[in-house]
Amino acid sequence: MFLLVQIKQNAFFCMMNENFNESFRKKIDQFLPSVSIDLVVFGFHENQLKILLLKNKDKLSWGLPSGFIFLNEDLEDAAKRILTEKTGIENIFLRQFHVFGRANRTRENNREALLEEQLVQDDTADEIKRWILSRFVTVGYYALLEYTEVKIRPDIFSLDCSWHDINAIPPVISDHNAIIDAALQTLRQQVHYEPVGMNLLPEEFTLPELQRLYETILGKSIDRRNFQKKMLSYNIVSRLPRKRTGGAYRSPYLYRFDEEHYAQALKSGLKDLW
Amino acid sequence: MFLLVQIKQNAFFCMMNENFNESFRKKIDQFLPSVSIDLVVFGFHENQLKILLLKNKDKLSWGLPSGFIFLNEDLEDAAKRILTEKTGIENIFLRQFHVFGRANRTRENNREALLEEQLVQDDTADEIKRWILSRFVTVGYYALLEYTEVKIRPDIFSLDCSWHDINAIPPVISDHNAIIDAALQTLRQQVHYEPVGMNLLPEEFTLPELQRLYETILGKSIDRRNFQKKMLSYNIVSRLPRKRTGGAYRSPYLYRFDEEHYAQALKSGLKDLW
DNA sequence: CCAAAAGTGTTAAGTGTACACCCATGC
DNA sequence: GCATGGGTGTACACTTAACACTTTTGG
Repeated sequence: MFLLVQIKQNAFFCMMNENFNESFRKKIDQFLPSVSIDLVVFGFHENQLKILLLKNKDKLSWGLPSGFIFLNEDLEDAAKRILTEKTGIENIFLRQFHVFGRANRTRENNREALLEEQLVQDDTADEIKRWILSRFVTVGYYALLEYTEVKIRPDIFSLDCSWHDINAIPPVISDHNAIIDAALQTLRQQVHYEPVGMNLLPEEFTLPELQRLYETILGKSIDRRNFQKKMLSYNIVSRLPRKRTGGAYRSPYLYRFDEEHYAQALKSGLKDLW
Repeated sequence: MFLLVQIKQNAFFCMMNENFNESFRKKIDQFLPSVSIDLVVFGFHENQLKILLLKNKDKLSWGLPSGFIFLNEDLEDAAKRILTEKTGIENIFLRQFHVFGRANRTRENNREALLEEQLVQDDTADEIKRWILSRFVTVGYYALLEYTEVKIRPDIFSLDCSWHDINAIPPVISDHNAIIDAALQTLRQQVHYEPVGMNLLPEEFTLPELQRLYETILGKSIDRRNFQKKMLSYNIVSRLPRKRTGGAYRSPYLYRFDEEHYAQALKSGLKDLW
């Protein structure tokens, strides 16, 4: 029911091959202790809002893409790096939305997966064990990206990576459900203040497509005529010479965002837009 | 020009007395590494929005109240504890608003003050030096509290603690200016969704007072008649039998918030209220 | 009794909302 | 040619925004 996409692996999951101990121990010293990053990556496809989840092929639970911060790396740069490693996309729209800092997050996050994988065995160095089992505060970032831009990568480490409809999230590890919920709530609140449309839709799109994006995010239906009237009144989209052809029925006009006007309008918010 | 209030010291500033090394070394092991908390404490007094700042009496730069997280302590609990330690107030309204994670925050935050204080000298244990000079990601919380409820405490460690008008913030250390700005911006955005009025005003207040609070936070003036009409239409305040007496001129009616209706109304937002 | 702030109601302009018809396209 | 979705305009209701006079109070 959901599309499977194999993508490039990141540093974290590189730990899953043989020279795990050595390569990871080297990394530990370069990572900022106690802090991790979790990413909620939104995409829009076939009128559905989706998020990216990862899991090992032989496991049941999925998890959010996540990773650690290098000692000399800005938090936001780390989030960007992790996302680029996983999706191959550069210049991603990213926003920090919350820090999850419950004291008993220890053992409850991605590291759980590692333990299940028996990657932390008796012969694992104490230093690594301590790292993996220590408490982590995780910073949640959400990302918006064009569904079609995700590059398909070879499946190096038997890792599944796939899009999941936000209305059909499978079982996920740890507190990732809460993180996903918080990201969604934030997205709903910020939809009038952030360039959501521009980042989730391809460069050229139709007004019905844009309307469905809003309807999906806000979870309500909008009158077609009123949507167009209001959206056009903001002067943030410009109609292109011609239409989207190929579909059935009457062909809709194509539009693209006028980045300057869009940015300007977002400053004061499009809040009267439902 | 601003009111000086001496308040209780917290764990962090306890480091400033003689047995600094011993007591602090003990604490280091109980703290979560790499993570700190900074608090932007808002109060409202004499029609001015103010924030709490601390500084040593013989220093020039002020700083936000801040502290660390115990290993077994939830992030939010730590923020509450730190604030209670500093103001003596319990049950404080607190909201996380942003994480500041630039890589070169090292040496740029409160620890700067310690260095200036020559508290980290050559004879200071390496362990402590490393801790103090290491990189910290700081989680920003803002708090709303009734100006009059801040208890005045004895000045144990020669520390100034005072309210500052947000339009006249003195020089502050490190990136605290950016943190204050971000808090203000967040407050402005959330004023329609959080019980700002109830937490910044005393239990009983007048509509002109409430209006001035909104005007101050939003930075714009509002028509008196329209404000009252709209505010009353929400049914979130109820008029008390009588008026605020003692001031000059006509006495305004007193009101108090109807907590139930207030909470209900905030869920959907008071966004039509300017 | 005067100055300053507080209380109140009405109206015009603008905006949201509801709604119906025609057009284009593929089958 | 027909079913389906896309494009457009208008009327009504409601909300916002502008505005002036009277009342209260302390000095």
